[in-house]
Amino acid sequence: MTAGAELFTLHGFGGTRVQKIARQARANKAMISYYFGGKQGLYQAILVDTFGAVEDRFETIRKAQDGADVRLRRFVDLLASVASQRPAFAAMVLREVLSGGRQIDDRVWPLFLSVFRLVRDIVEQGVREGTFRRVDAFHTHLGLLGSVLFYFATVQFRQKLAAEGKLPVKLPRQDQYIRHIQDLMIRGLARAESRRG
Amino acid sequence: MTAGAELFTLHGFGGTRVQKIARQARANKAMISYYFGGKQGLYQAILVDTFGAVEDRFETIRKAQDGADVRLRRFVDLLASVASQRPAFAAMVLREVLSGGRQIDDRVWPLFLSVFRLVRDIVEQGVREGTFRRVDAFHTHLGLLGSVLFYFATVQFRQKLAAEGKLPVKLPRQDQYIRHIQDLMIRGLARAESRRG
DNA sequence: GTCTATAGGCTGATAGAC
DNA sequence: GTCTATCAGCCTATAGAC
Repeated sequence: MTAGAELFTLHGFGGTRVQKIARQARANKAMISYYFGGKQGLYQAILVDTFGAVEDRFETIRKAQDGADVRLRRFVDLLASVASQRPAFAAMVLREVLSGGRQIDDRVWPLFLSVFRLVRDIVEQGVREGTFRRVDAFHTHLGLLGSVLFYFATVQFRQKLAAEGKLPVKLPRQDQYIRHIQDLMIRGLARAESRRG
Repeated sequence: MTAGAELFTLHGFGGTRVQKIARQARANKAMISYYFGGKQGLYQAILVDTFGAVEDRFETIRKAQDGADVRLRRFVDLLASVASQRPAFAAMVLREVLSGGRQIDDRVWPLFLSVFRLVRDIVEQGVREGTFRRVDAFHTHLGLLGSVLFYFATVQFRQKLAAEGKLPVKLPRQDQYIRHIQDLMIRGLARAESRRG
């Protein structure tokens, strides 16, 4: 399944050959049909497995009695943690939404929703507490996810460019990028009165 | 070429059938080989055409004698304008970087670079002027492009969800989202002293 | 320039031996 | 459960008629 995730990530569903997945997994082509019910079955199994990894970890953020800004930081940390532990995560989300979510069924869709709900809850909490401006939660959600997913989905691309000497700057470090996004969001969402120096 | 852009956007290179492009363009399959040199030739022609549309419009921003914040707003407007006029733009950029930029040749790569350079120039100008914090230009570039491209690449997905009644909120309006990102960036990058109420 | 017909290769799936 | 052999279908590219 790891092999499949890697190849689907890089070549997309249509561009990936079952033969190659089997070879890379040191398994037999026929076994993929046997265990997953064919190429599509495998793809969806990977989707469910990859996305399922996030859901569980939300509870920690929901339960903790933190301010909205701390919660937001934790959410970004969590997203980054999942995305860096599972290289396929960001790319699979993007590939799916680009394709109109054709393969997103009822096992996967609830996760998309719960990510949005968490962001919305954080934004609404921040507004209630007076630390955030009255921003739109969906706008905030889209902007935040875009920044984070784009970063992780393009890691390979940047590494390739760097290896070819085409990148005019140093490769960004993940922790520094995540910190940048967190600061940008907290400051960007902050109400004027509550801003620090 | 419009038909190709649309289908490549939605299904990716490997998932798109030349036959379908031909049918949708009311043309003949053989003509695609004749004019573009096959499927890959067509794909690259679309890539060059799509990306070329941005480069020209940068000059306006470069020439104008504006402050960094105004320049940043204009840059986001320009990106949004290109992306909404060419529905394939955001999706093709994302699909390419997801695939490790395999089809990005010397006709296309300079554009990627010049987008980054413009963002970097704006950030450095803001720091010089004292309106921006000392943020990393590459971080800023990645975060900004991620937010904007993600929004445009997911328009279809959201429309489909909305049509199925699965979206728990109203569809975001493009101008409002862009405004949100602009405000978020300007405020998020601003130095403490220069912030307004 | 345009189209039809076809070649030639590859793909995903599976029957059936072990 | 695992693997080999094979099939039927599909895909891109192109030769060649008009």
